[in-house]
Amino acid sequence: MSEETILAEMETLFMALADKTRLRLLNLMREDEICVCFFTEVLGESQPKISRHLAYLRNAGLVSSRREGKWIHYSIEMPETPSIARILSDTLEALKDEDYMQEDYDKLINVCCAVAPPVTIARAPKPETLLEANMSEEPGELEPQEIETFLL
Amino acid sequence: MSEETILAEMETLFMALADKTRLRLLNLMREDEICVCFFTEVLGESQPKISRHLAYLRNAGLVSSRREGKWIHYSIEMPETPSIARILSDTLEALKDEDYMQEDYDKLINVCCAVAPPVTIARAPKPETLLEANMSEEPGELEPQEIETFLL
DNA sequence: TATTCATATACGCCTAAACATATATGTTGA
DNA sequence: TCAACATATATGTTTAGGCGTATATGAATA
Repeated sequence: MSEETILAEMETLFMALADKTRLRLLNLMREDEICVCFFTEVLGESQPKISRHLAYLRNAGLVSSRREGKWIHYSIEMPETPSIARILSDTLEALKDEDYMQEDYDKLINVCCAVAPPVTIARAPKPETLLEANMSEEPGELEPQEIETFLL
Repeated sequence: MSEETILAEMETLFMALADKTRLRLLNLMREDEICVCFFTEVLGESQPKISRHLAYLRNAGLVSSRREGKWIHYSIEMPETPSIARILSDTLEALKDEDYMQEDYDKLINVCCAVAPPVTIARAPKPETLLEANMSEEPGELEPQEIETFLL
């Protein structure tokens, strides 16, 4: 696994980080594992696109996935090499400080904790840390077409 | 200049870092500005290849160049955005700790401070900090065909 | 001014990877 | 067992970017 040189490891890391969509995905995973359906909902991108980028991150060893019934959760896998891990941590920190990334994260919280979430994620397993931290937040907007979803 | 979002800035940074040759170039520049001919000599890569990668780094805003007669020096340009600068600094630190990168750097010192340097860099302006720090090092090997060069 | 030297750029080729669209896989529930 | 659902993968197209080779540029020197 760690048979490769740090140079090659860094190249792999940076290739994985060199894409806006993947940076946004990592930003959403920064605190907890996240179910795929949340990614598509929050980023507003097509499901295959999200899935491909997640596969890329997995191949690069930056995330791992866990199946839970129909759903698959992705979470960040910290590199074992300390200097590499440091770069990734700093990257996540940098993302955290960016407005645009905070918007994504807020949307995740909103969608996740909404009383009447969008159909796509109505029954999806929600990230625990987010729920615990944001139970008191104002609920997501309750659109008419979502009510029937809510009733299920 | 800084009109772009940090997300775009990070993507640019990571694309620039996602190449072994460019990482090696940055590693050589970590302490001081370096003349192009040293890069080709130390890395053992073709001149156009080195030049193209340096141009890539320049376009990405990671390095700047300074002309001195026939020679052109490149040096690292630290990003103004602190979080981005941090990532770059950590990357340079990580490279510093890697054996393979130290070999490169040692070769730079050797070539730079050799009594009879290779023809290609015989009259090239040398990085001052390296000279000052390594004047007492053992000189580079003195190959027969290099002697005439030395005499010029 | 012509030549040499250091460096940059142009060109053609090839591969990685991005995208949208379509389809396959694996799980659940009827 | 079949349908619906969540996710992954295949396919075809397009583009960025890597490489080697050839050539252009710009400064120094003869």
